[in-house]
Amino acid sequence: MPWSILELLRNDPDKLKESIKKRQMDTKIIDEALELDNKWRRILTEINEMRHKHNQVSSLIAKAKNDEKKKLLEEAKELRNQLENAEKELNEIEEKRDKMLRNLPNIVLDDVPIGGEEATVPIRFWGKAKVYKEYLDQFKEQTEKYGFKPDYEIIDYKPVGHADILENVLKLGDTLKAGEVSGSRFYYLFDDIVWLDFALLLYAIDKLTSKGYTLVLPPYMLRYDIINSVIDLPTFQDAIYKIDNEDLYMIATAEHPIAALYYNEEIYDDELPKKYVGFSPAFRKEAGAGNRDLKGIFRVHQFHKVEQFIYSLPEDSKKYHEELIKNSEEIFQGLGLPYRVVNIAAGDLGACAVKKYDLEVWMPGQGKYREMVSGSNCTDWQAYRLNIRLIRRKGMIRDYVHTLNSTGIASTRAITAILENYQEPDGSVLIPKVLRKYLEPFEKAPKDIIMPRNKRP
RNA sequence: GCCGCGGUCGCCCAGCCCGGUAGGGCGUCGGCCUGCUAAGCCGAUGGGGUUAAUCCCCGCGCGGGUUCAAAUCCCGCCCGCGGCGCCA
Repeated sequence: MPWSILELLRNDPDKLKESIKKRQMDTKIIDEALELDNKWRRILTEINEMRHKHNQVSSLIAKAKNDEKKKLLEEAKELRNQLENAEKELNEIEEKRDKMLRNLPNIVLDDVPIGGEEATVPIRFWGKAKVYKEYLDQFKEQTEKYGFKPDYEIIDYKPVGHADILENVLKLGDTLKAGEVSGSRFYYLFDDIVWLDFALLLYAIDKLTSKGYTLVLPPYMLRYDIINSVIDLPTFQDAIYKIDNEDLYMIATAEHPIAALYYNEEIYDDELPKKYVGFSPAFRKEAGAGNRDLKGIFRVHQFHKVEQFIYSLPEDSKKYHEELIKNSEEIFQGLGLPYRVVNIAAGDLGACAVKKYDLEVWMPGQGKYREMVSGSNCTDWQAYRLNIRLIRRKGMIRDYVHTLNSTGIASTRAITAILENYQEPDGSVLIPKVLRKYLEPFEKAPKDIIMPRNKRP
């Protein structure tokens, strides 16, 4: 059964190298990988011959008698001794080889921009951005520079940043107390903001389930072998919390447990695609983030997330990657938040992805587009590691499925976007109309507007 | 957490006590046959290496051990079922 990366490594290593170069990684890992794989194959062949001999002798022993038996026993023992050493070597190389294979990043699709973070390009814009007059230049830097002319309106007051409005104007969040009891990047949220959190999640769940996605509430912790199969090492180190004294790790998104839903299983081609919308909390260490976004709830250790996930036929994964980002866009269009979609540059791609779209919402308080959604096509990278096979009925051909994911809503981030985009000059915050349906049933939930502390009864 | 039973090819099960090439049924795929029905017959249906054909190795929840040889015996772990305890 072919894993695309191994196949490329053996048949067209130069192509694999090109891909590695695009990721701004050293191509010598390919040479090393190739050498290791060749060595493994060579030794395996030798050992198989020795095993064969040993098996032959061994099977004769059962029928042999007396002297003949004694002789064969000696012979078998001798072969066994030789094998022991050879197998030791094989095991070492095999372990190295498997580790090496698992560390290889996915290839990069041709339409991914080449370069580092700066090479990431917007591919489309939507909505009318509210641009504070002094941010006009930087708005143009993020739009017209790339040849786009999205709609905008100039506002002449400076919107309060999401952190300030949450904590000081609305007074509906407390990151100081949370910092005291849990540490930085934790938060308490109260009343209207909590309702908003739930409404956003329900809205995304409603939208995606009506498109036929299966709703799933997955486990929030996974074993090491599983979570390690779904993410790359840097992600693991930067994001994942471990439960002490247990082989359990907190998920950073529902993508992880949903990808594991078919761990070690076979899926027939006529069952695909399988589409899921998962809800879960997301736990993230943010170890690599340094001091970035320390204020407020933009970058936190814990938030709620609705996630889209698709298992698809290999030939369909590109199509479904587009579908996923379109779904995310529909969600943000419904919320009336102006955004752009960017095609992430190769140097910034995670090892699992062949291509990644981010959806970034314009933040009037910061004068920047900020990431709200991230959607990756992982092709067979996760499926190979999780051993999720595809069986094509015609001819009973075996292959690996492709997996794809994209954010639906990440609660805290969407809240920051609403706080800045729906802010009125008096500090109140309007609620996107599309959420009303999910607030209506609750007596105490806000319906149209969240009032600042000093105007609340 | 404790006691008992169990985990074998996509699914169900045999083999385990008594160590010697992993078998049946169902499903699926392909072929054959038949003027007849969800029929019958034959074959294929885990992973890997290798060749001109082929052949070989590995695989019985996971990891060790004993042995020339382990699904089978021994040890540890994981999961499931039943019972007891505890508890939202």
